[in-house]
Amino acid sequence: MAGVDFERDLNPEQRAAALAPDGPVLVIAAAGTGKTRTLTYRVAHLVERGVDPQRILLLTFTNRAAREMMERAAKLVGDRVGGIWGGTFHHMANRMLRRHAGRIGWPNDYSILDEDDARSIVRAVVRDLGLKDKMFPSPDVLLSVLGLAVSRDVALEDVAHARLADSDVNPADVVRVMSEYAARKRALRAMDFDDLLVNARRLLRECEPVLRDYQERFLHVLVDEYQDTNPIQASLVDLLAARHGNLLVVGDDFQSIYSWRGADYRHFLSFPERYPNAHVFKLETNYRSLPGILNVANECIAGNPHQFQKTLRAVREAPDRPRLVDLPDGRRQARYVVEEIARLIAAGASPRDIAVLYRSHFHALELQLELQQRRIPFAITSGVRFFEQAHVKDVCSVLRLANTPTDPLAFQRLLQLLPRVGEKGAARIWRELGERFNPLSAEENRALSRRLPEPARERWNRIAEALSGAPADRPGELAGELIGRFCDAFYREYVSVSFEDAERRMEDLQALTDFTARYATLADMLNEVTLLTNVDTGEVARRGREEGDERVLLSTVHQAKGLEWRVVFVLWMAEGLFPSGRALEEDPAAEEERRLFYVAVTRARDALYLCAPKMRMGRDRQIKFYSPSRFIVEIPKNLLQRERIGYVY
DNA sequence: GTTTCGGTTCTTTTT
DNA sequence: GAACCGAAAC
Repeated sequence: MAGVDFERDLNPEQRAAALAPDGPVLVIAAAGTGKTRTLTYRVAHLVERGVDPQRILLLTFTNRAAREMMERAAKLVGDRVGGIWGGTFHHMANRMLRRHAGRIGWPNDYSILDEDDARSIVRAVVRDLGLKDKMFPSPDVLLSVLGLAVSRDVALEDVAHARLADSDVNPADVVRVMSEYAARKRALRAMDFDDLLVNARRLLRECEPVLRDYQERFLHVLVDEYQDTNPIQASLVDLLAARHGNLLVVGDDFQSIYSWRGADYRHFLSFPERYPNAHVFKLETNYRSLPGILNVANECIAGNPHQFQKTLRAVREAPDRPRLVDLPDGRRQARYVVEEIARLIAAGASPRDIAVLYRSHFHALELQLELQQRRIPFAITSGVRFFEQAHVKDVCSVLRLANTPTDPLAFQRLLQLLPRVGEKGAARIWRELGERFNPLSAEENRALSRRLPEPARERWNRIAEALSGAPADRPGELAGELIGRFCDAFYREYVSVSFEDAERRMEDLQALTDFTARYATLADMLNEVTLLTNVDTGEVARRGREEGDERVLLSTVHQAKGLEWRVVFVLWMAEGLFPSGRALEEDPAAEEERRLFYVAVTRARDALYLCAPKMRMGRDRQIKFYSPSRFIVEIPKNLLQRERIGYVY
């Protein structure tokens, strides 16, 4: 091995952090200062020093971030890094629980509920407990109350009380719903996202030998985006690092944007108090953005007190200032952005160098239409995750059932695709079959067929026949085969009569088939599918792959975290939209929204456009007027280049 | 009693 | 565009 050249590849700030001595380390890394690079070199340094990669734990915000870091580290020190445990907190928790769930009284083959599943279960609980009422909180609200209680580590009653104070909802009813929800999850052998974290922590707390094992194993624990960890995640980290004490956390309190999910950047701020012997490093030299952009970033975040003071120092030079674009409405905004993108592309820019960011998914609707019309290729990190789309879940339920014949949710979902079979019927048949069903068994298929209503029977027989021919002896091909057979026998037809955009959905299923080929077995794939984000699955979700990577990206600011582009547009810089009106109710000073804006601004390398339309057609075709976002009003005028578009009538 | 269908309502951020 | 509700259809 040639050895890694830390002198050449890192600046002094980065080098100090990457080569930090053992023990607790806090790296305060402002946006664009080479945080990922530093973390990657830290990993390389550890491996080069002889640390067995299997004894390194690397926790990141998306699975893709972990993979990228490991790939880059592999270039430096070779393939050994493949042994590192890397991924999200949920990913790690899942990995531990698949092994040891038995220790806390759970089966190892539990399934993972996505948000949609969780919502339906809660809805059913509310109905069955007779609490259904216009004035009773919706499943969404109930789940967010529960989620906040769990992730902030406080009693459900207290959160329910605080959150529902101005309604006459009895917090005790909320507690009843939630304990019934927990009971049903148990019966379904299913955990939701929070359960993964909670149960992993329970495992470590209650199971001394397991805890000791992992503590011994993880010689080094590295955590990225530490400012967005919630109390459970922080305590998991503390537990795992307690034995060796080699805990390195990296983050930026300015970029903390997940408090609504229980994250608390004060964990980050208080790290030196909790680990008094911690070494603290600051990265402030920004390599990413032109100074005009950084001025705007520094200026906007100055509105937030109580944070580690950092000022981004630019190394790049250029006279250009970010543009503030005044527009009359959303249509003109869409047209302006598309024209500007077309101009950039004509001038030689690649579409993949361009991103359009916004606060909420629906802010991008008009732009999507306009891009389509102008035939500019774009990808969108839509609100619905790839693996949460109805058609993908339908097909995955076949795979799940083939893998785990005791999976009640998969069975009931699959059955409800058949005519004249609904919620009740599916549940009844599941009970009658003894709460298990293997779609690959001819005998069990006959038993099922007998219980189906007439119109469903014929279709099921076709499905059963197709599935039974799948090559059970070649696990690598099984998933792809099952998908193909299921589509041919039934699902293609179902999609074409059920969905308007049938063609697009079938393309997704092709992408799903390709995706399964990455995994050695069905079980391996199903194991992590629910935990993959859209950022993780970017390659899967990409539709009509003929244009390859040459696409403009449309994304929420949240999903753009950690990424960067040459040119960034930010849409709807209007009071009530960005900052969002809902967020302002909770936090009138808009501190978190301001950090979100800071994240948006610092994604841009060369050019930044802030678009501020004046009005919007709301519901019921009423025109609503908006004043410009406080975030742009606060910026000194001379830092922006102002443009007015579309006022010449 | 269940399932299906059609009309109406409302859009924050995500593992 | 999907989630919810009430009414019609099985």
